[in-house]
Amino acid sequence: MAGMATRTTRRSQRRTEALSRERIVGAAVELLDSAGEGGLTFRALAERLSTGSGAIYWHVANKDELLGAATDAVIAGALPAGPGDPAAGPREEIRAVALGLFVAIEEHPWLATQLSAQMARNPWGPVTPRIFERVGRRVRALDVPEENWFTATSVLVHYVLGAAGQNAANTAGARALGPDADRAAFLDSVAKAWEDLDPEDYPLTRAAADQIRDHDDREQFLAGVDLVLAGVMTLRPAAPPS
Amino acid sequence: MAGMATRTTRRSQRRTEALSRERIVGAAVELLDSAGEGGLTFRALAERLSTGSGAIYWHVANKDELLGAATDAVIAGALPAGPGDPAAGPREEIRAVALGLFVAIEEHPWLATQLSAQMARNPWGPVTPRIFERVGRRVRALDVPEENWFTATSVLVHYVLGAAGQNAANTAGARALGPDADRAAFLDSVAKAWEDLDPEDYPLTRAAADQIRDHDDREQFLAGVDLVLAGVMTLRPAAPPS
DNA sequence: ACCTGAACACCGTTCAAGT
DNA sequence: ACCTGAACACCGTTCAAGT
Repeated sequence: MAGMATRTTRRSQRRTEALSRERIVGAAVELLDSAGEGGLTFRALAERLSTGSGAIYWHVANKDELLGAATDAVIAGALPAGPGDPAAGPREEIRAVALGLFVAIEEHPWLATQLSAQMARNPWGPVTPRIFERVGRRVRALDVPEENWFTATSVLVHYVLGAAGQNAANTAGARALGPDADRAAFLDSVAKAWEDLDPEDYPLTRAAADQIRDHDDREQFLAGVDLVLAGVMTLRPAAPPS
Repeated sequence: MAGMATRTTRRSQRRTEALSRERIVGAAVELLDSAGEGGLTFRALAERLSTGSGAIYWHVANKDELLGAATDAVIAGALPAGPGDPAAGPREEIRAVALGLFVAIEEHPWLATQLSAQMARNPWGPVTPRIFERVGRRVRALDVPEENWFTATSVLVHYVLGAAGQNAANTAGARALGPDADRAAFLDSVAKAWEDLDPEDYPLTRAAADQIRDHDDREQFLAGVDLVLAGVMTLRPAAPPS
């Protein structure tokens, strides 16, 4: 019965430290990062916090609320408050915010699903306004007519979340291929599958297979952001000075 | 053995009819439509097909594959093959494809999550090429330089899926508010929550609350598509003739 | 007030056994 | 070849009982 342990993976911060919503959310983020969406379990969480699974319910209503709190905690850290860099123009600021979300999702792949879920079924929660405000303010600075703010911001946010999620999935897919496989190997396997499609039905996808093989992910991502920004600029009332 | 039945809610097509992958996928779609993502269960599916839950595994590897097959079946129906309407220009065709996806997701809200999941973690499956090809071909017809096809198509698809998912979630949210509540009531509750935000931190979100209240969903959606298209047009090599 | 941990009502998946 | 249905190893959530 004597635990022969002292494991190096300290799994209980300190069993005397009181449980709190904050500690629970922190442990949930760690679990999501290390074990993925399927790894977050009340039992695993309780073990990591060296408590009973029922105890968590004293601080958190249910798993949905826990996921929402974890999502908001990470986003709040990734999109800090404040007016950003005043030297950069709004376009550069938008690119920076977009890239910030891209990187956050790369570091926490579970964010992609959760952010979409939060914005979709819980738009009154803290996550949606946080992202909307951050992006929308910069869109306004672009001199877009007021009735177009919402459309422009929606397009930007949906694209950013979708593309960043795609990128994170590519990383995850590469890891799943094997520990030695890298991102290029994964994209290559996708390209091969596309090249095997029926030439009759999928000429364009076959032609695009090559492009997917060697592309820089961030560059591609930012090219998409620039495309949206180019569309946004066409909404401005008058021709801008050069 | 004489069934006294002939139930009006025919829940077993005919118990003598052999099980098949096609029947299973069809029943899965019905279950997803009527009971949502949480309603698709091997036990519920087995009951509906009047068979044992284990039998399903003879035709389908696991739940992921079943969800993928259900998603592909619906998308194949919503985006029929063929070159579309040759009379319309590529911009009109892109709007039509986008609206087709929008409507399909409105009718099958579980599609929003599943499409993103399929494109992200299963890009070699049938769903991704189907959508990509349909949209990409029209983008090419816009005379976009070849190296921009992928970016332009990605932006369009990510926006369409994100916005359509948001729309479907609004419909679902309204239903959840109560059987008598409509979409306007739901959006109003979101707007109210946004108006209660801290004016210091969320000036723009508060200002946008009003816009969310009375907006036509399809019109808003198509405005976003047009914004992306405007951005895509800027990629064309030369100034087009009027 | 906060925590424990057994118990409940579910899951997806497997597999010996049937036909 | 195809189907049955009990069994296994999980889940999220509840709740009497403890401190």
